[in-house]
Amino acid sequence: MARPTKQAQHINIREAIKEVAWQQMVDVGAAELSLRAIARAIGVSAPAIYNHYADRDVLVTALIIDAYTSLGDYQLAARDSVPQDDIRGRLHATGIAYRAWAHAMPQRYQLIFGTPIPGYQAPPEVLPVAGRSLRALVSVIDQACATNVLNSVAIPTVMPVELPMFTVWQQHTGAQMPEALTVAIMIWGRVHGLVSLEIARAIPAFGRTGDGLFVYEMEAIEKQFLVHS
Amino acid sequence: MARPTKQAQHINIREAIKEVAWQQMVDVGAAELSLRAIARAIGVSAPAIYNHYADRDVLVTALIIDAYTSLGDYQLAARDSVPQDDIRGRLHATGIAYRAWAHAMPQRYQLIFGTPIPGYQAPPEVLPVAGRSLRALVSVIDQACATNVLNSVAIPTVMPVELPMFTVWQQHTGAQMPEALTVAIMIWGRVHGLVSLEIARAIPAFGRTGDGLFVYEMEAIEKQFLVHS
DNA sequence: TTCAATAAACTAACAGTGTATATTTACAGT
DNA sequence: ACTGTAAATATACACTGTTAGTTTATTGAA
Repeated sequence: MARPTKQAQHINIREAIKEVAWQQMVDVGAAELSLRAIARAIGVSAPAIYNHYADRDVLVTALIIDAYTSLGDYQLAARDSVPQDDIRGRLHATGIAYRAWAHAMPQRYQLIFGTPIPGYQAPPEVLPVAGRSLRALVSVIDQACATNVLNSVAIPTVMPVELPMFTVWQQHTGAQMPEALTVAIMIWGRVHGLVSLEIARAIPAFGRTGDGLFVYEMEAIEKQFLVHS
Repeated sequence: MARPTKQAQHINIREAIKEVAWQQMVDVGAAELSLRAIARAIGVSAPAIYNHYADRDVLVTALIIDAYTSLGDYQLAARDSVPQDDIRGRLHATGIAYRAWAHAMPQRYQLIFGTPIPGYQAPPEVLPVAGRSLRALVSVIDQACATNVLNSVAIPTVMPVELPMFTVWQQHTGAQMPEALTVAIMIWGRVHGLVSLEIARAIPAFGRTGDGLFVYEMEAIEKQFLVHS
């Protein structure tokens, strides 16, 4: 038999493939992702995957897009759990959410920010959703800028050659002011640096609950970029 | 013939293997490193590699150790190019050197801080040399601490459970004061965060020469952690 | 000078990977 | 009822890391 009856098939195989892929990442790590193993787990031949994803990279891209979306949602929810006029609180919550998300699903984090897939190069279609994952942070900084509580003195401007890329980023992140995006990138770098070292288990845990260093960093960020009344 | 005459062999095959491996990383990226391709480039059968490295991971470990050593040397040299009493200058030079090294040899950087090798887990033997790569930064912070110009107010302490690991790190980095290591880790996180995003081409270049954001960050670091006279 | 031991190469093979090709078949629409 | 399409199939290819068994050049000792 070349094709089983419909009832034996998954309702939505595309989703099933991604689910199994995430499960595999949890089990054996993002680097060991294997099309054949996914097919085996679903109970289908390996080339059957190609009916739903053109090749491995397309599948990986779909996973990355999901991960970025999840990260973005997580941060937006965290931001909105704090009153709109509490800019400092919103900034803090967004940073904490970034770290919490990474610790809750390190495979997704590694998939986005590590380079676990040999030969994989992210295609341009992830750009919008990658930008969206910065929206929460950018919006807070933008609001700080608009209400005149942003300290971005002497912040550098983007290189002329990079201006097209920067403009695209501004659109996808929804940044009103260019310097808001620049500050967001700086904050992102700091948050990401610490979190990536934590995820890689390169640094020990600090404080009573393990997030001491990160909280210290968030407070330093707030002190540096928000004018304190 | 099962074994060629001695003159046809490399003088030091272990080194030749590593050289070819680095070349491959430059050519096709760290993720696509292949034992067979290395053997092919040297003009030798694939299993012959196993006479010199027990398996792929051992070779990768050797490469990582070399990379860490190179990174450590680079930063120590940068530190020593500035007079010993100029702590701020030494800190700045060390940070700039970290970034310069990463940009000069992104493959080495990716090998250490990315996770480009499927299934590879760094063995404990890289710990000393990884610690050594922090020595330059740690020594400057230590000196700042000793001369009472370090601002580490309210810096958190390591979790009790992590204290053994922290102590080992203190030894390998040569940290005199525990808080010096903690501050060094924080600074490392910030420098690493920005640099890793740059290397991944996740953020655009700023300023006239492309290092605007990084220089801005270094100055912020200096302002935060060094008491300004 | 002869001889055995060792180290380092070899070939062949195994299990795994992503992917291409050509084939078969269940289902939907006319 | 027939046909076109979509989705599965088996088979095959070129890779990968790794193991096993074999062969030989070189070295040190008798």
